Amino acid sequence: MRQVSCQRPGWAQTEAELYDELRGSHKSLKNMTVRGVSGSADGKALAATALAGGVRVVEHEAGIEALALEIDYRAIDQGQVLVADDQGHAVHFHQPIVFAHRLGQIHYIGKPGATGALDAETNASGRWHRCQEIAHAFIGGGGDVDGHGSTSNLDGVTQGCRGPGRAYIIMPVWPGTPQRANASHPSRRNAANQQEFQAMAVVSVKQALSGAVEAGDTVTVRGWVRTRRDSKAGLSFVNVTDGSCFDPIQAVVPATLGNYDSEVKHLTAGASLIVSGTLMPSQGKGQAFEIQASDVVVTGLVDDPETYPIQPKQHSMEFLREVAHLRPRTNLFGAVTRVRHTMMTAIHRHLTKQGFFWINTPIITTSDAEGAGDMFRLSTLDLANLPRLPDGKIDFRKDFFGREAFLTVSGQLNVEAYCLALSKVYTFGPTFRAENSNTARHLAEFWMVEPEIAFADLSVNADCAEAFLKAIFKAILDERPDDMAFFAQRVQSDAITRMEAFIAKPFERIDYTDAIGILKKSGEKFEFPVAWGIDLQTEHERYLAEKHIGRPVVVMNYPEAIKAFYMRLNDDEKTVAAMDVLAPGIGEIIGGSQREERLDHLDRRMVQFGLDPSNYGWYRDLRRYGTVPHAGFGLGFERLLVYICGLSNIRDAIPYPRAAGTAEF
RNA sequence: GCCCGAAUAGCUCAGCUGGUUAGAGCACUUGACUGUUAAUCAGGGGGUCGCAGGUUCGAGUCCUGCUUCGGGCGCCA
Repeated sequence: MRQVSCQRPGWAQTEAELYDELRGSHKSLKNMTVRGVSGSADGKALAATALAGGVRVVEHEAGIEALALEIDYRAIDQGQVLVADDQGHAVHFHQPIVFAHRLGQIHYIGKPGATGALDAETNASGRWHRCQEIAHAFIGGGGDVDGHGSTSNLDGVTQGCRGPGRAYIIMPVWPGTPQRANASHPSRRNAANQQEFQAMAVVSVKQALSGAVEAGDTVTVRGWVRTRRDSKAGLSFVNVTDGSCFDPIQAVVPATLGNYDSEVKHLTAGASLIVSGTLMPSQGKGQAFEIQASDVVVTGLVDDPETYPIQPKQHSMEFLREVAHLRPRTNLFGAVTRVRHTMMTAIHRHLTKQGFFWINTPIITTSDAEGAGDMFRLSTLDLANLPRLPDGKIDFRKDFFGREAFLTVSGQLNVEAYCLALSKVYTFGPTFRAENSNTARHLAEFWMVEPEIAFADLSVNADCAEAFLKAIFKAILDERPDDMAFFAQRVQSDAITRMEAFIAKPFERIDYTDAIGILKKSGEKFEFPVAWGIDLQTEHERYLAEKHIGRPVVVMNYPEAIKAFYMRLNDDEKTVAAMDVLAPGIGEIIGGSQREERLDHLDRRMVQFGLDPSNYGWYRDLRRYGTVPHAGFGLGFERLLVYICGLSNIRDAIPYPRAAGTAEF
């Protein structure tokens, strides 16, 4: 029996078509782990044939009228699974039921639009519950079978399964279905008699190394080769990584394996494989556990090992940027990626705990002056044939939105509206700037977090920013010690200690006016002269945070002329309630302000900055209807990630960097 | 956008004031050796010196233009 995903909907294929499809898919099938439970003599035969057909069945159970297969979720075409016998005869299951298993949860993925019928049919026969039991039995207890999930789960679950993940297909086997009729096929019976199946749990490298799996257990790990070392003692050592943690796991592959000379000896950096064997305490130094391999399935060799870009050595960051699709396979980018994820989740977790709601402000905006730089225009107009107004200007009424549209440069104005309803909110998403900035600190597409708090002044805002940064650092230190140790060892030696120092003490707070005084008295020679009214340059910020104070500092109350229109004018009428958090080694990491909640002041500042208040109707409404003091700040996500990881270029902090002149991949 | 620098093997680099057949380490491959740790040792293959033009008896090397990349500054997060 072979199993394939069917790209075409429906089941009305001729046997010839199906056979072609099966043969066409054979390559990928060979690379697939299938974990099956087959019931009855017939089902057992099916499972055995599956093995013969190149699809590995690693578990089966007798006496169950159902067949369960585990395949890589990517092979599933949303619940449409074809099973065929070794003659290419289609085995039709009325409806396969697909479970996705992740983090101990089993979710039901139905076939879109057909779940109702499925439930009714399977329930009526009682087999549905049997399927659930099987799922429990071989996925391992503790799982929660949601048997009545709706198709609305589908997207969420499949999305959640991108990355290491498993999907289970539980298929009721009805009496009289073709595969029963074919089950007496001689080849099947033979295969069934010849094969012994052993239970093997697919685990991540992280699970295998962390003690989540007991020594002596039989496990399967799947991943990519880092290095291979051969020993004439009759073994090869293959370091395998699957990205789940920093360390690779060492597989000890004995030369006695059938494919040792033909495949194992040809494994090079980057090759993909599935290793099954016994998890054992390592006899060698350098790792606590290793896998004594009893089976190695090579799923993909490296086409031309000599030109495979990722070698077990240090590469330049510039070179790795040119192979952005392969750089996540390096130690460094694996670590950056995991830290990035942890940082993302830590932000959501911290703010959620503080009572904030995540507001998904729009990416497309029609306000043409959000006050934060050049914007990317978004249009569906034919550039070669633009509609014109009588005066020759472009007629944007003919454009998609009926007016000019852009990609957002900030979610702040939009999130303020939700702040003045839900009190504590934040926006966190991609942000776009079309500035021609050619530096290591700028991206055209980056992520920004912008919390906004109602009934808050600048002081509360600063408190919030401080707690926010500390929570992120703490989460990284707690949750990514392996990756941080690597950064400290290979990238920046104080990567860990400076974060610990950051957390240890309260931030200093000074007024802008005092900061100017400090800079003037410093005796330092600055490239940009210091005077009240100037915006602080990077050199000034670094002096304050690194030399004068030696820890993070919040500079508050800047001259009104150099800050944005929405910032609240202080009583002195010379300064606004703006703040910048400056940190040693980074400079400005957070910028924020108390917002101008008084309509007359806001209007005045808009005019002062050359903005037409009539273009900000909805924003002004917020000051007309139940205005309150509120404040917020923004954090450039990648900039903080650069700092945490000790990177020198922001293009290495995002998977596929977009910057002026750069948008490959 | 402004200023500066770089481009030599799959990768990281050396190649002096122009001069025979352009080198090394890693990677790959072959062999030796080994419960190895980016293993070690020995042999081998691998290059239109970014592209186009120019100066010269002769250009990887000097000049001009272009392309790409990097560093600094500005704008900013």
